[in-house]
Amino acid sequence: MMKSIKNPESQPKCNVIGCENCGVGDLCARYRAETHQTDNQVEVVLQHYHPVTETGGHIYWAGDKFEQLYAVRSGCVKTYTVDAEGNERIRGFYLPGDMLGFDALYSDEYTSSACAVAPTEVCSISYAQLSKAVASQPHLQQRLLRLMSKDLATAMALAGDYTAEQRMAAFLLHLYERELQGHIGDAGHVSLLMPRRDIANFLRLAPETASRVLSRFQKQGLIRSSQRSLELLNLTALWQLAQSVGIVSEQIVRIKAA
Amino acid sequence: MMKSIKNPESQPKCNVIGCENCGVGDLCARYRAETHQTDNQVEVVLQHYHPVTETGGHIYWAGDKFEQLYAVRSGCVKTYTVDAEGNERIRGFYLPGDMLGFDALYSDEYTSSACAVAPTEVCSISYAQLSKAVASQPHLQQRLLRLMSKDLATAMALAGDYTAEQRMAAFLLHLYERELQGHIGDAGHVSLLMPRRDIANFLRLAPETASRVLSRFQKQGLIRSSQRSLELLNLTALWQLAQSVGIVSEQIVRIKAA
DNA sequence: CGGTATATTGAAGTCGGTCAAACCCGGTGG
DNA sequence: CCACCGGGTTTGACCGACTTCAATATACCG
Repeated sequence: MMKSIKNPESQPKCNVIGCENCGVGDLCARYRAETHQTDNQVEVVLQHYHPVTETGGHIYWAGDKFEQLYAVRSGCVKTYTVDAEGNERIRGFYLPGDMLGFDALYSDEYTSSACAVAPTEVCSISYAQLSKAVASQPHLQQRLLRLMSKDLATAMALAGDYTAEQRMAAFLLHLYERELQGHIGDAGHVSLLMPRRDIANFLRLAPETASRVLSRFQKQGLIRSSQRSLELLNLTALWQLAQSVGIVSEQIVRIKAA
Repeated sequence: MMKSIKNPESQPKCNVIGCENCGVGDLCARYRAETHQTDNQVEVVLQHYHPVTETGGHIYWAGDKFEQLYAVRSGCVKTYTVDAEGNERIRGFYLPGDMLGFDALYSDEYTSSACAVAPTEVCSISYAQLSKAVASQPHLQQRLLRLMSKDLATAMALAGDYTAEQRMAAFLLHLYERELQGHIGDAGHVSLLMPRRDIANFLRLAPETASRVLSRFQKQGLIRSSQRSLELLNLTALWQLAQSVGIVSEQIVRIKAA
């Protein structure tokens, strides 16, 4: 089922993150070696290896035994569940620098499936090793909790009953914010690696509605969109829409200069 | 701010849980003493003491420093946040035997406020003590994670875009399931300690819609409702509605006999 | 080039929200 | 004991946002 390709060079890398910007770079064996960090303050647990997964390939499936957490290095991963009626529900999108797999912490098996929506590279962390590291480095636990809380916060935010416009604006700005943080993509520009259908599903909208909202934004001069890449022309207006959803900081409107 | 009354006897206790049914009974100093559990396998961290909070009184406020987790002993607590526009959003209801306060784990302060929707008793757990216990008893961590995951699961489930009927059915059955688990309330019967307005808010519905749905259920013979207490007449039909929301097990329809 | 999947646009329908009025029930005071 | 409040709740009528269905347009890929 898992479409893994051993040779990373055979796949395009549209948005590789540098290890120095990775959220768990300091846990990464290779990166620490490269930068000559030989202190033993934190046990080294991350496997800096990049199995490449092509679009539609799975990192893990719901129900798989939980053994690894993953850090995205390039591309984009979606996690999703399938309900009793067979409807897919997208739980989240993960960009370079993000970690995924936390949902499995509770139950020893993944509760959602993870699937690449674009050619994607991931690094892996053995949870067994990480657990040991946590035992000896209690502050790591707080860090893991904080990473988890990101997922929780976006899930909670999205659970609110906001209009299609509010949710879309929040989604775009949130994506923008994260792409900037990972130093991928330029100011005022967002790459939509996932298809519209997936965006819509994530935002609990019909694909048509998502499309309509984007058209409306464009007509109002808030964005200029062309397929998988769009420009944010009026950050202030977008932020005013997204504001009450509560996942984007006001800072985002001022990054124009950066 | 906190309306605490020192004398428990002055307040009604409509749905007290027995310590033997409490989710953290084995962490409770007094219960362990009563049952002569003198082994030191788990450090004793729960303060078996019952500050009583009357309807509308707060256990904690969003932004308060995180020092305690709480276990509900009787009554019912809601947690909620207030968004930028001043709208209240109810995050969850906690019944006897449930624990609350986990949202603060991430950030050292509570991210939501907790408020009694009925006369309520809570026991408290010092998080500092609990942390120590976790360090020496790693399996406790897994247990805490599992407790947290309950909140997560219901939040996630509710985030889906289900119809008003599906959500209400899931809510009623979920409540029913939890009341049975805590051995409070009878088979086929659910106590709604919270006002309709709060139920509606939690389910992301207008109060009017919530009311209409219940009326419809009654007209269809699924329930008989009178104020704060209602009977579930057709568990099968309710479950079929709730099914795809995914927070109630199919078992619930068979407990009729119990 | 065609052929397929994805995106967009339009028209009609539906669910839930909003506004307004009636109702019910516990509490108060005559 | 009963009249009178006042909140929460219920019910009805209307409206608007999103969905659904259908058609068209556009991109992608051999």
